Amino acid sequence: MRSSPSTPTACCGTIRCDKNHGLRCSCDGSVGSPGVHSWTMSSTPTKSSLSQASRGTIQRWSQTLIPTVRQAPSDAEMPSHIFMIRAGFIRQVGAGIYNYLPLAWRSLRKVSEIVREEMDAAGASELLMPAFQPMELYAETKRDVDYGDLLFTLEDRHGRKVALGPTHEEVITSLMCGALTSYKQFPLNLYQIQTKFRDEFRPRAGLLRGREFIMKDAYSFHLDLEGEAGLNATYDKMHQAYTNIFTRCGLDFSAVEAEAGPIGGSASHEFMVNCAAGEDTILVCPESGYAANVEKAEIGKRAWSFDVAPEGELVKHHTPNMPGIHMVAEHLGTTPSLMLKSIVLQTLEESPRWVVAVVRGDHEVNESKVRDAIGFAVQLAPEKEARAAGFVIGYVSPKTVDTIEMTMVVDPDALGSGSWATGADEMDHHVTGFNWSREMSNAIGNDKIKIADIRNAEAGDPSPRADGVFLEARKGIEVGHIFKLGTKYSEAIGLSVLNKDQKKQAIIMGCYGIGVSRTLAACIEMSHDDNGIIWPAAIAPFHVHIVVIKPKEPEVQAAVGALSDELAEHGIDVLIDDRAERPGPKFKDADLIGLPIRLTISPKTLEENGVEFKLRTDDAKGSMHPRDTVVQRCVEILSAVMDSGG
RNA sequence: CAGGGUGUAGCUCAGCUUGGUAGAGCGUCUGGUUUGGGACCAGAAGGUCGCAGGUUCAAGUCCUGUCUCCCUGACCA
Repeated sequence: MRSSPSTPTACCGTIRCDKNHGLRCSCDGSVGSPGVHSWTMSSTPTKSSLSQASRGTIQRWSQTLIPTVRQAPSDAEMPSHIFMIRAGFIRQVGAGIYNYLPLAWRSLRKVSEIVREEMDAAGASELLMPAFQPMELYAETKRDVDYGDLLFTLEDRHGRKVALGPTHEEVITSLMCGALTSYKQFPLNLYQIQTKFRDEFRPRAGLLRGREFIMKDAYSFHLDLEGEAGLNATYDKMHQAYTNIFTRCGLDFSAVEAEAGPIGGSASHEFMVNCAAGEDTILVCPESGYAANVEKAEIGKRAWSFDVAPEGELVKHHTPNMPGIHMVAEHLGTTPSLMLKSIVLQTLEESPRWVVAVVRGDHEVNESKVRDAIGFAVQLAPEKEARAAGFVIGYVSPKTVDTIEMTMVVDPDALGSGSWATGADEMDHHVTGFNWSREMSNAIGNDKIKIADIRNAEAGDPSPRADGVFLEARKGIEVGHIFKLGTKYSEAIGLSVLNKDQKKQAIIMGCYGIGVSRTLAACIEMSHDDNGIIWPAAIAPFHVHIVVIKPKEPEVQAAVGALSDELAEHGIDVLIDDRAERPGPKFKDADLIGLPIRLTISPKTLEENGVEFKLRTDDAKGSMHPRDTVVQRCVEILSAVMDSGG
């Protein structure tokens, strides 16, 4: 079993000390003496950490904090939020701020450990940077503006402005300015697992979007894109490491192509946990395996032509006070999919130029795709300026290309009909019967219109990677994101070294994030039933849940002690429910917490020399299993699911 | 940030319209009876009604302000 590489010493089942401190419980180590643990410095050291390295943890319910509740606070709506509170994993402190109680912390540590092992194996080194970051660092990269209110800021007693780190590109880049001195040091990949702070507009859904959350972030440094030491090689390694991490965590996930977002950079992938309740939409090609998020997804080749026969005259209609395309469509007796939407954009230049993007009424313009199509970054034009230039905002039609100096880009799907409804370039008026070849002959003849994929992809669009196959939509929760940053930060902060040719060269960077606490929540969203959580073994807080019926009976205590010891010897983490509760609540709580294996011991099972065995995934009530082989059974099952990444 | 909602016991909520002794269920504690899927009986503890002003003889209830938390949107690990 690959779990628990450094489990703390357990004596009587209570874990209170780290193995290296030489602390031992002064009780006799027998299991039948609950409540008499006292901790003292021992004159004889504990067994070496080596010999105990693979021993599992034994934890008694009565000696930890697992405040399960029957009714979750009305605040909680998402299953992960509800169950984490009901099962005693977390408690809320403020909006987007939570206590991680012992069960949650154990799971978080297990995720972190998997992350560490895979990152280390991929050649990265762990470090820890401060959460406090001087604001000046952000001024250099202008992210104080880009991040804006998302940045938690505070002022110290001297009036110095400080930010609580939402990520650490600035800090690590400036660190490297003083530490990276030679081209011989590349490549370098550094990571940390740390609490991050983002003043989210709207924190929600428990750990899914907190204002304070645990994140693994890694940053790599290179002189080249290609080659063994290049960014691309490390990026691929990280892609593989992430695949390993989420597989080992037992998650059902997809790696999808993504937009780089405000962090900047050239290429990026998101790792999404697949689940219907996810807030992100991804599009997948069932044939080729292509997957991308909505912002990024390409659309396959679509046939188009300006020459579609007109169906009637161009007619002007009075359409006052109709906000939204749906109302206009209704008034004109048509549907948004038979209308043209002309969005006025401008290039992000010192003296911006006009760009008009035309899509079908039911489609959404994608600014990144417009950028790719025309070669310049664009943004939605400020309404005032657009009006001043002659655009009748709300009633813009493609005909504006004849009267205003601009670049016009049209999506192929906006050409599929011979008769469109669109704006009349006149306040409070629309037209019907708009025909491209008839109305736009001047512009078409002068080659003033560009045709390109400029809209968000949707389910049902042709796949960009397989002919005749259509994209399907899936929902997911983003748990990881990797970026090729390029030189954005190194140039802004002035990170460079002399290369072999003694020339100053900016450093190429990559960055790689995993939402550790979000992963926990996403896992529960993905894997639960009406009764509670269903943990994958690898990140369950414990592997085995022992329900003790009549825990005061000496024979029962002895049997539980022996069984849990034996399980721990095999590296299995055990939670013993030794509360003086009736069986009902114990079984309910076991389902709620959702450990992979439940073992029940009672005077009855002892009589039969057995243990009741039940997997969390079993619907039945569990069945009797011979005592002498039950440990082996647990080992086999846990090994099997953890090796297969489940 | 915009729109909507909320705040009374650890949790879920009633009480507010029409001002007059602070309520219920669950949970907790004590004693007893129970003991394989959230038991039963008897008893007990627990709330400056988010906060600050105001109106009133009297405010959980009416008025003003303020804060909190939640939901819907754009952003993101």
